[in-house]
Amino acid sequence: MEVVNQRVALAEAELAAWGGFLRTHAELVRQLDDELQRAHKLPLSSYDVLVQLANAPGRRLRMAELADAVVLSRSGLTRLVDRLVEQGLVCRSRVDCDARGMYAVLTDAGLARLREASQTHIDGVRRLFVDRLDEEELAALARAWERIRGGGATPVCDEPR
Amino acid sequence: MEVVNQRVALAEAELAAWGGFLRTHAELVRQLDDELQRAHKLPLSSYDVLVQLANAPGRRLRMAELADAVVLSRSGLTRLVDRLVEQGLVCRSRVDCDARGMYAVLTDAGLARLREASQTHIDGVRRLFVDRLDEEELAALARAWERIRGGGATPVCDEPR
DNA sequence: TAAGATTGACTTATCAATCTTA
DNA sequence: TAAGATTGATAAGTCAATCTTA
Repeated sequence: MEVVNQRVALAEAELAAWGGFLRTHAELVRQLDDELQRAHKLPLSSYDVLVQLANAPGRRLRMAELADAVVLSRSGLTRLVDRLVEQGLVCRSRVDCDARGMYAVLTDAGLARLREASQTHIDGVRRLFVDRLDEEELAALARAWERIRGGGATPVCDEPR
Repeated sequence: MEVVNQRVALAEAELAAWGGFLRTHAELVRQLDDELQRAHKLPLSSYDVLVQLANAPGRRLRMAELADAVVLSRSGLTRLVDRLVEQGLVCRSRVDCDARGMYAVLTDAGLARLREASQTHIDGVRRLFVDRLDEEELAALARAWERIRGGGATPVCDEPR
């Protein structure tokens, strides 16, 4: 294979890694979201928020932190939290030291709901992902994510506006 | 580590593999979509459709096949193709042998647009993904996807012919 | 009756603008 | 003036129902 070619197309091995990543993600997430919705009427995006809050000190997180944690825009998170508040799974609380800030706080009902749903979700993750890989492969994936995300976040600023 | 624990929570190594998978995907896709939109006003979802068509025989695919290829619902694909038709990048064509069926066909303009955009996109995939991993790691990922999704499925290609 | 594709109603996420406090 | 969060307008995807042909 000519080096020249490499400038344009991805090599086959690269494509297998990248394309498989995209497809696998799309299919797994679709399946897991489906299972969660059917069994608990809880979308994966909501589940994700509940998990983040459950793992945070005081069961609470600032809106901006939470948005980063679940990889959602600020406004997207505001809307998602609105819905969770309506359902009684989360409540909002002012930040003492900064009157501009808001916490999203997991309620007892939210924690209970999370506990119900987590069995379904974790079973799904096991069945579709974890159990199909051996220890070595799991470690290899973790290392890959570390290299991709850990090694210097590369902000982009070289595009024409 | 107690076996009992395994029934509920994921082990740390499992969580690193799974959680990293989700976060990495979300961040990369967001970044790549952004680059494509800024540089070419082309969402990643549209790009993906154009790629699938470019790699298909006769530059065309049945609606249902295309929906599967890009992991979108049937109706979602109908809408996406509507938009691409409006932009002149794709056109629809009846299936000869079955009057119910429709092809989505890549137009010359669509192919040209794809070629423009592919440089940006492939550079991005290299910079954010491929170049951060070595050959071994890429192969490990490909193997993992293979084990997770099993044998048969449409390969994702990345390059217009 | 079923298969292939589309449409209607609705949900969810985003950007840009706005409001409030630092 | 900027930072944190929310809101208005809008884009994009989903399910369920529908239309057309097999």
